[in-house]
Amino acid sequence: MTQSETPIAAPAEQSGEKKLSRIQQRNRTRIMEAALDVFSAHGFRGATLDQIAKAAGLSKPNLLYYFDGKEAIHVMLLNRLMETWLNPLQELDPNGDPLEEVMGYIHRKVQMSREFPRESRLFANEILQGAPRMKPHLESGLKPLVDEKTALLRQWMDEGKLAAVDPRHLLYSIWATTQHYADFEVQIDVLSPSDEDPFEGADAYLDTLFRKLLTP
Amino acid sequence: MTQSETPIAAPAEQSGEKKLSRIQQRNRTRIMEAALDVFSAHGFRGATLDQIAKAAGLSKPNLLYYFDGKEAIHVMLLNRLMETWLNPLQELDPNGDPLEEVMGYIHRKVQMSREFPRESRLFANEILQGAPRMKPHLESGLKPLVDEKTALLRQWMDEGKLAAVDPRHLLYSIWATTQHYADFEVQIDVLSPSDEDPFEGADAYLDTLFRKLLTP
DNA sequence: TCGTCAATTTACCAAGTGGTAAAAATTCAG
DNA sequence: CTGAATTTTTACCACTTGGTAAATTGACGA
Repeated sequence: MTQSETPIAAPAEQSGEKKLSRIQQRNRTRIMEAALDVFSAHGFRGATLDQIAKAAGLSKPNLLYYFDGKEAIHVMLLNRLMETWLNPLQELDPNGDPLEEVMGYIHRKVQMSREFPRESRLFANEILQGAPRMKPHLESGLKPLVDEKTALLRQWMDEGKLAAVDPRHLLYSIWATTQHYADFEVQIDVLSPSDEDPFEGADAYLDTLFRKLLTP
Repeated sequence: MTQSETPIAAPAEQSGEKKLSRIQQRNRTRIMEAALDVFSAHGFRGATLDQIAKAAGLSKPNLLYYFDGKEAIHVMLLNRLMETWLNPLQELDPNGDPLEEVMGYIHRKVQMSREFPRESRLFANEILQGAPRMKPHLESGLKPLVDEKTALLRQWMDEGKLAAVDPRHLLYSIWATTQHYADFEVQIDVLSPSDEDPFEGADAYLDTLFRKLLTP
């Protein structure tokens, strides 16, 4: 039986998910890990199945036994990423203290850049090259959430709880400044004094920056 | 005579530069234009010589008559980019009004994102993927300039002309926020209301953001 | 107008790449 | 222990891609 005929194909987030054997679970995880490494470092076209297979400790045909192809691996990574990525924004609580909610969001984003730089770069690579495989996701996943949260921000501003600025550009600047530390890490490392952790400084600096902006 | 033996190879920025024939001038320019298009959209490995040749209106062998190879074209683009890119920061004038100098720098950067999005993305692609062909340039070109300008910023802060913040992170946040509009253009376009120009809003928003931060 | 050098085309490769078929090895329920 | 199903390997292949050799055409000054 060839893999193009097996019904195993569709994995995670399906209804039946527990059906994966121990060995399948292990190898799929390994592959996703390896693929994240390679894709985030070289982009989609820059990455090769051989690199991914090697990093996962499998042969290329074996790798293709688990996934339907290069594209399928990439798409699955992006799907998984989307959730992780939207999470911090979703947690913006309408009932919390406005300023502290936004500041909390910022700190969470800094932390994500520090803990998941590969994910950040995977995302950046995809967007930078026109989001050929992610545009639909942006429309259906990100857009509604951003619309919802910008409305919330605008409300807070109308109530005088936050200084009035364009909420969309506020979000853009939060994303830009926080993700910059992961996406442009090489540059940061060249420019930053080697005796200090850029993320420490980033957290403090961004706190000042956005607090000054948003304090009514 | 094959092109691997012709002495024509080494182009621009050499001592003898006027020696290029009209036809050479024209084709080299076309190639650089085409290469900028393709490299900025797909990254180094994602770009193909065929794409570049087609975009330049030349055959692939003909293209390789003008440049020594894919890498050579990319390197030349990066070299040319470096100057353009450092320019705005260099113009930060020690004798000008501190706050207005920094704000001017920010506006120049926004304008560059708007006018040269391809250059911004070319740079972002290179850095994102570990700057394999640009690390030396960062060390030798960007680093000294940044050291010089951060010293200037620190001096202004010590004199009470600017609010005291970490000057390095200040630069990072300026780069991040301004280049974001070019590098993440696809995302911005998905999220922004179609009836307004993101760059207009960006310019106004970033003015507020950094003015609030830096006003003593 | 002719000869020479510059520019371009045609016809190729060798290596790398995504992917497949089928045999071999391994796992595991009964 | 055994046979069926799963997993892995071996041996490929078609296509793309960066690059080259050599012949052909075009430009242009003497």
